[in-house]
Amino acid sequence: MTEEYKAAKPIYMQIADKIIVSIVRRELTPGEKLPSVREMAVKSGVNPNTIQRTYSELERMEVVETKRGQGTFVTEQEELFQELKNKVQREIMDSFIDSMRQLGISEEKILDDLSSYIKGEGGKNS
Amino acid sequence: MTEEYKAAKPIYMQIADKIIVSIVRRELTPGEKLPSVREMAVKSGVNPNTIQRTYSELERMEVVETKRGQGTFVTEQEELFQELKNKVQREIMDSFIDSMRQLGISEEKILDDLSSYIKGEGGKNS
Amino acid sequence: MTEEYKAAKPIYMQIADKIIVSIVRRELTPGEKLPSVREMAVKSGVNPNTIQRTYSELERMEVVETKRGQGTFVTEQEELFQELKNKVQREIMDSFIDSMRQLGISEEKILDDLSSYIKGEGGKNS
Amino acid sequence: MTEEYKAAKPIYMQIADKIIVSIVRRELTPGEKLPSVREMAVKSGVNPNTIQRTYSELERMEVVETKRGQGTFVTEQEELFQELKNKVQREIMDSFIDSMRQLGISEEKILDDLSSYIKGEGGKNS
DNA sequence: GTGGTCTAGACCACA
DNA sequence: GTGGTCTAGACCACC
Repeated sequence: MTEEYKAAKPIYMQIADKIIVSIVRRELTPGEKLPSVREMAVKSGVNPNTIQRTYSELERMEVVETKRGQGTFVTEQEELFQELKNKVQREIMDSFIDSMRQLGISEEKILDDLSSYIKGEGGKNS
Repeated sequence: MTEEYKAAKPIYMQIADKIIVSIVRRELTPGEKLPSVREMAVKSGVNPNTIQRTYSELERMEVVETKRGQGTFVTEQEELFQELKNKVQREIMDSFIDSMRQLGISEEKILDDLSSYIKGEGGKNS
Repeated sequence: MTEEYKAAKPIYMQIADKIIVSIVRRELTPGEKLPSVREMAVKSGVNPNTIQRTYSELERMEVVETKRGQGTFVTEQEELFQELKNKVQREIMDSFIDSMRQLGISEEKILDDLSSYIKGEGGKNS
Repeated sequence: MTEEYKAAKPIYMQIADKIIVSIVRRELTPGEKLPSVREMAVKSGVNPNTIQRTYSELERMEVVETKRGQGTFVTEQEELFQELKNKVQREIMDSFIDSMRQLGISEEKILDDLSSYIKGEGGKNS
C-alpha cells in the first residue's frame, strides 16, 4: 500500500484558488487591480513572498497580468472568464463523481439521488 | 487569524474516512474484524499511535466496537450501514452543491450541467 | 524614448540557461541526475532557494523531472533534446540576425560576410 | 567566486553601444554634434553623470571628440567609420560563431543552418 | 539524504 | 509606491 497521506495544498496555491473563485464569481472583474503583494500578505496573514508566488502562478496561468511599478491586474480577456469557470466547474464535478463512485453509486443513481436531495432540501434556501 | 491556511485533515482522520468508505462499499462487512493496530500501522506506513486514534474515533462514532483481547470489529447493526452511507453521501452532496453555488450556479443548472457532463464523459468508463 | 536599460537576467535563469546548454551539448544526458539543490547551490555560490527556483523553472519547461526524496533528473524523452537544441539555436540565430540588421546589413550580405569571415578565420581553429 | 553572475553591462556602456550603432548606421555622421550631456541625460532618463561617463568612454575609443565650450562631436575621420563598423560586426559574428560552436555545430553547418533559417523566415520582413 | 514550502528581511528597477 | 529577485535559515514529507 504505502499510500501518501496528502499534505495540505501549499498556501500559495490555496490563495490562488481563492482568487480564481473570486474571478469566476465576478467579485473580481477583468482589468481590476488586485491588492498589492504587501497588502495581500497582511490581509492573508502570510509572508509577502508567499503572495508573490501566488501572483506568479496566476500570471503563469494567464489569469492575471502584472505591470511593473503599477500592480497586478485580472486579465482583460472576456474569454478567460468562461474558460476559467468551465475549468473550475469541471474539476468540482469530477471530484464529486469520483467520491460518489467510491461509495459504489452508479452514474444514473448519482443524478437521481442528487435530484431528490436538492428537491428535498430545496425548501431551506428558496 | 495567523493560522487559517493549511487545513489538511489529520492523518488519523484520513484513515478513518477510508475505513468508513470501505464499510459503505461493503468491502468491510458488519461483524468483520479490522486489522490489528500494529498490522494496520505497518500497512499504512504510519505510527501505531495514529491508528489507535483512528480506531478510538471510529468507536466514538459507533462504527466499530473493540473487544478486549480480541480486536476491533465493524458494528453488527445493519441499520448503521444505511445510516452511515446516507450520512457520508449527504456530506458529499452538500459539499458539491455548496461548491457549485459558490460558482453562482443555480440548483436546476447544477443538475443539468452534471447530467450533460456525465453523459458526455460516460463513454470513457462504461 | 524612456528606454528601459535591461537589467541582467535573473541568476536563476542564467543557471537554467547553462543547464539547458549542457543538455544540448550532451554533457548532461537524458535520465542523468542533476546535482542536489544544496550541492548546486554551493557549486554556484548561490542560495539554495535560487537553485530551487532554477529547478522549478526547468521542470515547468519539462526539461527535468523531479522525484521526491531522490533528486532532479534530465527528462528521459529523446525528442526533448532535439526540440531543445532547435529552440536554443533559433534564439541564437534570431539574435544574430537582429544585431546584424541593426548595423544596416541586409540578409544576403549577412550570409556573405559571415561566410568570408569564417573562411578567413578558419585557419585558427583547424 | 561569490560574484560571477548578474553581468548586465553597466548602463553607460549600453548607451555607448547604442551611439556606436547609430554611427555605424550613419544616423550620426562624422562631424555631427551629439546632444549635450544634460540633454542626453533627460532623453535617456538617466543621471547626467552616467552620460558623462559614456562620452568619456567614447572619447577614449576615439569615436568622438570633445571641444571645450562647443560640445561633443563624432570624429571626422572617414576611416574611423569603416573601422568601427568592421569591429562591431566582427564582435557580433565572433559571439555568434562561438554560441553556435558551443551547441556543437560545425562551421559549415552554421552557414547552412543560418541560410535555411533566413530563407525560411525571409518572407516575413522582405 | 532529497525536493518543496514558508518566513524574515533586504535591495533593485520601474512608475 | 509597485512587482521581482535574492539571501538566510527553518520545517516538512518522502526515500
